Amino acid sequence: MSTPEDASKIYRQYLSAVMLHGHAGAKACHLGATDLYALNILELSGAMTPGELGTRTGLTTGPTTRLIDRLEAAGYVRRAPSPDDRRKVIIEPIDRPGRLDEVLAPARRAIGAIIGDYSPEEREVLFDYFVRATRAYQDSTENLNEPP
Amino acid sequence: MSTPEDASKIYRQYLSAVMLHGHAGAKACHLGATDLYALNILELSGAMTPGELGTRTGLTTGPTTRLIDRLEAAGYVRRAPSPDDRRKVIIEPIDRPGRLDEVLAPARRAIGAIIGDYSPEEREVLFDYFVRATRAYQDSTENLNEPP
DNA sequence: AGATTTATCTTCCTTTAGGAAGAGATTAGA
DNA sequence: TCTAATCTCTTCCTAAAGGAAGATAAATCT
Repeated sequence: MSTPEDASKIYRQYLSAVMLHGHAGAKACHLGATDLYALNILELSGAMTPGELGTRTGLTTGPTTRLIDRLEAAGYVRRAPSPDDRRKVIIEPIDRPGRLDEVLAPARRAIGAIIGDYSPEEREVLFDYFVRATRAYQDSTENLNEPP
Repeated sequence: MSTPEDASKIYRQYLSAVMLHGHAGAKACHLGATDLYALNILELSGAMTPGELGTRTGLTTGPTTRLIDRLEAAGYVRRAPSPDDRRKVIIEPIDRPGRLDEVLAPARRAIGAIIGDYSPEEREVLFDYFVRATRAYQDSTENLNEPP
């Protein structure tokens, strides 16, 4: 990992591995692509209304309702009434969604072990990177979603 | 990032941000979920036959052929004849697929800038992690795909 | 209060992706 | 050599997801 091309390749393969694992996990739970997408949005941004979720996923209202139906039936989210506006509904992700959590657990354990191998100072570096990369990816994603 | 729960949450959000960005990029290129999945497989494992790609994606032969048709039409892969077996075809990813690369470029630049901010020693830690995490995710993905 | 806007949901229709079965070509094996 | 197995592709059918339009209920504004 000396030349920039090596670094780029390593990073691209790392991203591919992350994506493939996510897809494989979703498939193992019989979750469609959009369902996984929505769950990631909820993981990242917390509870929100169907309207907002529809906007973020790029779906119209009809499919959004059924997306939420699927997630609710599978036990990943819950519909709660909004306290301040009775037209609204709040989609709350459920803390530890059994099936998906179970499927992703082995990878989490493996990554936990890897991270645990580093010194506290090195872990600081890693988590600093995680936080900053999260923001960078969020910003880039917003820019991708705006244009259309 | 002091308690383990914080660390776990940071990491989960990081993963979600990565996944969301991948999905958004694919959507911006009008790529379906399976298409993105297949491209990630090719990125990670290099050229392979339709049969192997079908196995890896979990598709039967019919849909696999059309998956490759879509990717080829969009300019992401190329069909090459196999030199040793004339029944076989080799699906080669195209080095720099224009559209997708262009869409992902802003994020790559942002991440490159973040990584460039660290000291060489810190970068060593990051890339060591990337390499090890890649293997861990690959292994976990294989285990997820085997059972069924 | 009445009209307008907002938010979710329902229904119907279209599109697309995936499975099943089989054809054509090539290789491997008896 | 002739049969069986392998690999890709084609065709037809089914199923699932998304768009469009409208219904219902509640909030907002005059």
